[in-house]
Amino acid sequence: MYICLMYSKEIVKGTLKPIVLKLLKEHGRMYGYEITQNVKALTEGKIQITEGALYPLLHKLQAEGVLQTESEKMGKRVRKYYKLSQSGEAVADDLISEMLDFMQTLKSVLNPDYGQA
Amino acid sequence: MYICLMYSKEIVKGTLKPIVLKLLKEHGRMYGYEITQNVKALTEGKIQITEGALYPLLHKLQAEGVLQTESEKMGKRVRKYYKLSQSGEAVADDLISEMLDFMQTLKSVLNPDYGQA
DNA sequence: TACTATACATTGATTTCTTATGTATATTTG
DNA sequence: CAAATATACATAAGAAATCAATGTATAGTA
Repeated sequence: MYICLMYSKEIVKGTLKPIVLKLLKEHGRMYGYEITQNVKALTEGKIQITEGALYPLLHKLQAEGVLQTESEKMGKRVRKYYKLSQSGEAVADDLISEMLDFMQTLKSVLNPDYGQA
Repeated sequence: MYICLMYSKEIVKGTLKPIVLKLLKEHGRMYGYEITQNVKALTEGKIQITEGALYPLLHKLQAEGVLQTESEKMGKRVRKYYKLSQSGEAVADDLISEMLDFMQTLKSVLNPDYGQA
């Protein structure tokens, strides 16, 4: 089995959105930093989300109406929670399903012997 | 199960390189158009490679020494075959392994119940 | 004759992400 | 207690991958 500490950027590219939507679907609501830490823990450090990728995505999804935000004061800091909107739930379900389906197809291309077992 | 005729671009993004290297590894040598048709057939039309994505990638991989080319005259046309170089074989093996490993990880994030079964 | 398939290629625009930077508070450690 | 690390937000310049459109040319089919 292939071993690596962290996947190369080119491999991870394009998967940030489904990952974020899945986490929000599971957790109800999360803040940015929490998302980065959660993905890192879930994947044993193999996937590490950078802030420069995450925040623009969260803002974009919010602008599109997929996500809603709630700001809460934690002491002197303001923490910004994100959660799926009602329409966002459907967007998340669709994207996650499509991604899982696609991975099955891709697996069958990259590994024909076991892909459709 | 999720059904679709063709995956959205954002889903397929980032997977072209491993797909192309895998096909070349399997077939020995292929020309551009052959690659597009092969992927389409293999995936029942769900993944369709565009020429604007494929040719720049092939040229880049050739420039990097991953691929070698052989041009052959077919009647009046010149057909350009691509195949893995010796060092390209290792590049292909590594990338394909990493991609398969990554997909296992991603699956476990998107579908925790069945991902590590 | 016109349309579709084969087969190469480029180019401008878009999207996504990286790397670097900036600000500020909170906690831990030497 | 000072320094370093962790928490937590954010932006901005640039790189990279890809798309959509376009271009050229031959071959086959309706």
